[in-house]
Amino acid sequence: MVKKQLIMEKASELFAKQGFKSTSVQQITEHCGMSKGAFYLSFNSKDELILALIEQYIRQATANFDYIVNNVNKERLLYDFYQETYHFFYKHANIAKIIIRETQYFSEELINKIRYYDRLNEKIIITMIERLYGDTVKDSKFDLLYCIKNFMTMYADLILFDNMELDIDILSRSLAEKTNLLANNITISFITEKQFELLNYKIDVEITKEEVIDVLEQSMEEMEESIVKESLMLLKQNLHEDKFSIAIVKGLIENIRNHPDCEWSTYLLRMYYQL
Amino acid sequence: MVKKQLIMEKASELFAKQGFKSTSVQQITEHCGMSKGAFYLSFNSKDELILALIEQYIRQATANFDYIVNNVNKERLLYDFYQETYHFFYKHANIAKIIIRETQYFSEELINKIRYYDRLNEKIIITMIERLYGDTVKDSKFDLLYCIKNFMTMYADLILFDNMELDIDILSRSLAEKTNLLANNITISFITEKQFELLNYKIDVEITKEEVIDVLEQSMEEMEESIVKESLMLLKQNLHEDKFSIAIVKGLIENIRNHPDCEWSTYLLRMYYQL
DNA sequence: TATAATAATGACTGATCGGTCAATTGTCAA
DNA sequence: TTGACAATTGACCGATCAGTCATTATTATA
Repeated sequence: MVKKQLIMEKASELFAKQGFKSTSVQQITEHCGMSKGAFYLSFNSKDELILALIEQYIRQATANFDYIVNNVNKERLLYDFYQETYHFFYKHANIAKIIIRETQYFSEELINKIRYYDRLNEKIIITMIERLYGDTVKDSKFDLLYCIKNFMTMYADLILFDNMELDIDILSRSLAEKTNLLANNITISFITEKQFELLNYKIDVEITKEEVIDVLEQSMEEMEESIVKESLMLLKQNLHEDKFSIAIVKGLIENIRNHPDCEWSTYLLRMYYQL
Repeated sequence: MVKKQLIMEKASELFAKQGFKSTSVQQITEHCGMSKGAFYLSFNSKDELILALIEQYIRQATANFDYIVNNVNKERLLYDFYQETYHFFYKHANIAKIIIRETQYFSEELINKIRYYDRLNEKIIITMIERLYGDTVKDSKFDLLYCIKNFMTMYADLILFDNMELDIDILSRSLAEKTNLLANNITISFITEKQFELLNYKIDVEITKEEVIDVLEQSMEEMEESIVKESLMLLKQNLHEDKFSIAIVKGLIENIRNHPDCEWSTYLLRMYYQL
């Protein structure tokens, strides 16, 4: 629905400027040129709107990072990873601002969602670390995870709140160098695996069949008939019946991979089938 | 005034738990066991309260860091610096939470105040970097600054929002190692001095005589007669007339240095007289 | 004890908010 | 052109909030 997208765009602008709590539904609808009532035809509440905004953002980021970590060759990997990070900040500055500064006012449900996605992201970063450095970072793996997560947000303030134009090429190269320096030389580890897993921080996230089916159905909604839609339907069918070979499944996933509404479906399917 | 401190304490608890916007003045006064009207005898508005809370926090942090950077020997410096950082988080977790997550809802005035203090802090960190590494980090100085600032908040979430008990000794040692590693090996610098100063980020902060006098007067308020109070009065007098030698001034500053209400005065005086 | 001065109270105001719903407008098939 | 249906509106509701101020309680003073 176009209406929904319009609201999400205008709302993210206002939220970023004034904060979630300080932006009224009235204001949002005024900026959209519609009445207040119309808002509640697209969303059941203000909370549902912020949830949709944030979920869209995090899902896309996660899917992008996962693709890079699993497909870019080792020499370019760190560079591409940081480049994607900061490009994403520029592209989605408004929503990034909200997530960074407003978690206080989110519902319990939304906070748990964010936590869930954060763990998926940590899993992806750990995969990257293992691909790049293997066993040599066995002890410092989780220290590195925290460093990388911090490098990712290190200059975010400059982009988001100072509107600085950063040279993302040099930035990515310098962060890649820093990461390599630390990975190859750390001797004192702070976060051990035990500690990491101990405190509710388990990195293993189960992806259930029902969850995947749910997201596939969401992707199919409002999509015109096409190869992509048919692939989605077949993939959904296979989750129910499991009749296709893994090669067919993989091919079907390739079909949907580049469709803008299928990023999250692609990611979940790849996780589910462990491709 | 005791009342004011009580309000600040209870309010910081509630703000940290529910957020600034979601905590009503009514709630605060209920937690203090007083009426709503009584609140407005201590503060003119809710904004004045948050300003007082944050200013107290940042001033104390800045004064502490400044002392460490200028007085601890080079071998222990980084370790002590990070230790102080994380001890401070534990001690003032409530206010730290507010500052990290709520800047959206602060007034323009308060945001500018925070920016001002942030620059003082950057100045202190740069001083530390120069003391530790001298000319060898000429080009990467500002990159290091950002790294250190990030190391300082790297594990803050674990303390503030996950209530984890961290081993600050190992933590400080591991962060000191990381800092040294980067300082001694960085070849690609991202933030140049030019760039740093270009964008309204001038690190030089003027401290005016009037500002110092103001803060001295604040420190004197509600202080019983004592050597400390007399020293404060003499220091204030000297700012007006400038009749004491620098040795006397330094001695007077030593007198007030350890009084809990004089941390900020001490810092400003030391900056003003360049001691 | 009487009186003045000060401290503390909480009902009240006006404004804003998220969300609802009866009324209005727009659409389109017959 | 009509009438049935769907989309859209905005006045309205109950709730909450920051801040005020006439009133009351407490303390100091004479």
